Amino acid sequence: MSDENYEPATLDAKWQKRWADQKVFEVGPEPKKKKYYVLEMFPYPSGTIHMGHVRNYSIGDVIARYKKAQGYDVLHPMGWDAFGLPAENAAIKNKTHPATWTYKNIEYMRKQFVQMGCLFDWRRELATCTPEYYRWEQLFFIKMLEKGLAYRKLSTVNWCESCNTVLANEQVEDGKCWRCESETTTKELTQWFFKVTEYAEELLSGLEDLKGWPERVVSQQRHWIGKSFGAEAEFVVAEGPMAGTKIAIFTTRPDTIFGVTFVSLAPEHPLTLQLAKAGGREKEVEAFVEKVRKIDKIKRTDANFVKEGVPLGVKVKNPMNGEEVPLYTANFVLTDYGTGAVMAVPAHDERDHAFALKYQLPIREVIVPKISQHDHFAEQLTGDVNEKAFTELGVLTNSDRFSGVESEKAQREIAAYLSQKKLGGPRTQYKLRDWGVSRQRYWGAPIPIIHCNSCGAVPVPEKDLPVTLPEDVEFTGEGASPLAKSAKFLKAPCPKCGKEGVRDTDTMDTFVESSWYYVRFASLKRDVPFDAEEVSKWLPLDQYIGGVEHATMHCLYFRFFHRVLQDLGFLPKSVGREPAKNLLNQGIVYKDGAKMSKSKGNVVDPNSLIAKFGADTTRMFSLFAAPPEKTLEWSDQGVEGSFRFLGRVWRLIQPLAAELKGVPGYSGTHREIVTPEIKKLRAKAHLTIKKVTEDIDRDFHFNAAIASIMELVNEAYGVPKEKLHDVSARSVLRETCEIILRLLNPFAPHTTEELWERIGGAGLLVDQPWLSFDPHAVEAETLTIVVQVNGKLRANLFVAPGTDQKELERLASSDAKVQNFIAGKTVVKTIVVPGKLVNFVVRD
RNA sequence: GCCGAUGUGGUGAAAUUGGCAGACACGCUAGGCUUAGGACCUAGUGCUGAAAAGCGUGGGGGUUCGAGUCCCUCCAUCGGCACCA
Repeated sequence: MSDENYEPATLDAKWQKRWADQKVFEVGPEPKKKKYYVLEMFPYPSGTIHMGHVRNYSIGDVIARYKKAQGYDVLHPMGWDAFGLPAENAAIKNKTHPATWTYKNIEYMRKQFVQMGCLFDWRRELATCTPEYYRWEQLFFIKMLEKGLAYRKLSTVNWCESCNTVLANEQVEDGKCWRCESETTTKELTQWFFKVTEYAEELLSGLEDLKGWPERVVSQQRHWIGKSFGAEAEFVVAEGPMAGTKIAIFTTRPDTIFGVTFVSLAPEHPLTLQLAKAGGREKEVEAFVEKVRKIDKIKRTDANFVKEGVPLGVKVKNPMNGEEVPLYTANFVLTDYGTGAVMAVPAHDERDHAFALKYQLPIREVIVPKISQHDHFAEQLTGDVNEKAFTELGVLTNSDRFSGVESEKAQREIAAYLSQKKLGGPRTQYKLRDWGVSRQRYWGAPIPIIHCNSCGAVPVPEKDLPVTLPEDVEFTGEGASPLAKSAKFLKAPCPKCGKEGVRDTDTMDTFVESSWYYVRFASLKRDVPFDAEEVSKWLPLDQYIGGVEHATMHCLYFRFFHRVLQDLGFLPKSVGREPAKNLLNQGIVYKDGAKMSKSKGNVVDPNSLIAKFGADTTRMFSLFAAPPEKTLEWSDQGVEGSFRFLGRVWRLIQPLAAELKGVPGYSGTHREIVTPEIKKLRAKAHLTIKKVTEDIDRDFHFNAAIASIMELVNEAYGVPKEKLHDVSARSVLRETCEIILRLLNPFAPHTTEELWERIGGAGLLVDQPWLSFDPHAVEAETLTIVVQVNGKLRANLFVAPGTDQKELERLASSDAKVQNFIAGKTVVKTIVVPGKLVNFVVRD
């Protein structure tokens, strides 16, 4: 009879339908009980789900089901990060519209998530590519503009001359265009930026509160923000037509300022060309700047990039000693960091050292190692700065009245001096840069701006939102953004003066959409960005789950956006400054020692797994093979193992189902059970409740939790059939089966629902509360005491709980095995850990 | 180079606070059941050793009655960032 066999395919369909019909995971606008908001980072609708998705959403679904059982109102929504480059590439390739491709993928992937048994509140589903979503983003943009949090400036992009188009970093392969394979170059464009730097300090200090975030993510963000202390100093042009021009430099080592032998400007620095003209070196410098510009961004930031530069023919004055040093432009100086100009101290900086050697510039030692009197290796510490830069802190020398002062002190004093002389002063510097959000693409949220010849960049009025994407567009991959080719889209009257203007043809970075979707999910009202009441009930996220690759970019941007939304008044203050209390970064899925990826050809298709083994096996394997945060090594045999286990559960409970149907769970006291095997089974069952609950509560150690359920199942298999005849034995068996099913349900929901129904369980198992354990059942009747001699295990004692120390010592020392090791020796010390261990320390 | 993480059987991994290392599973071995089985059930399985016993958590050192766990040091692997002045 097929009804008796374990057939996952039929079960999957049956229960998925029941859950959907009963709207198991729909929660109202307000939680009635304590709330729990769990969210997996929403997927990009790339076509089909992969094993990384399976892992990510299995983890989330288990947490959602577990917390629901624990009595929370659980918000567990799902949506689609639907804008992005792949859709546009697919459109170019297949001559279709990105929307067609995207919506088709969403349809398919939604079905796949359902087939995995993942439960979401589908009423809250959203796709970021719909106007009803991105209209609010356009509103945020306008408000940010008003607050000065969005602004325009020149920025460099990758450019393909032959396609006449902008390229994303990922469209540049080895310095060549992905489509036509011609060499790429760079181009300066005016682009929109979000002022993340305004929040640098807060984003940094906020990290302190993220106790529930992995340490490595916190540390990566700290480095990304990159706060450093130093000084700004003004070097003034000494002579020529531009004499008196101030050049501000930033340095983290003001203590080395007396060692400056030249100053370098970034090639893109606004003064570079002007000063070169003044110095009569226009031609050389122009050629150099042009050369640097030709090299694409990726290559230029390569570590092995050769350090080069040219003199501008101008001298600048050191603010500390008035010394005149030559001014250079150098390719390793970055325009985006600090002031775009650096003072060069070859003796104490490796890059400057290399540069000085190449162009035969002087090297002047101004820092010597701090030598303590007891340091016999002092001579070895003092290297020759002509050979190698000495980059550590030390004591100043050749530094006028600062000679002999220690570096740290000198840094403060020199900065203070600069500040007093109004030639600079102490500065705090961040590596964090403002977020460039303009993308020269079609498939994104249009930037709601109209450019007018007389009024400039004018925001689209709120009542005219959304600015929707035009449909009459062809996708060729060449030329300007498709938005610029749509006449209907492009032309619009200026909202200020009414004259004909031109719309901004850029769209926003897709990271903008993913910076606020978690807020949108929390609001069922859709005619406002979000309903303050609803949102304040659900936020912040109790648990956020996603790949570690988002540790900096996404996880920083959404922390930024959360604050911005609050400061713009869209989000109530009551939800707190941080969007997510806890973050879980799940590990990558590996196969054959490499990350699963299409290009490596080592992918496993979840579809075929679900078809062959069912959703539960697929979920179980991805949760059992490794703890969530670790790399998951794929193993076909491991999948078989999970399937075998579920079959074992089936074969344990299914044959008993009819018999157990009318039987109540055990209700007597634990002590009353007379059959030792049955007593042991019940003890194990309750111990398992304890263990599984603790394992899940402790960083979601699902693998350990599943292992203990396996132990319980093994224990149940071991009970001899003939012991099950009396009434209380059957009640314990019933109770045990219920425990197995309830504990296993979050991991293998379909199989357990079916068995629950078959043993006559009431309602849906997913709606049943989590179990608490009977403390009497968990209490051990005999304790195992470890007996050690000199820390080595020699015997086990089995004693009643509460046996006193003296008695333990007596029993332990009289044990025959222990006697072998202590007889004829002196017991120096005896350590007794009550309930655990006795250790004899002996000497010959 | 910097930052972070991880090193435990043939394999994936367990081990809340320092207290029986290797739970659970895969694989392997043997047996049972079976016409057959890559199904299922049972038992065994860290290494050396006939045994007694000894050795075992990347290497070395330390603290401790006792260390996978704490401290120092070195090595390896992985991930992220990388001309940041």
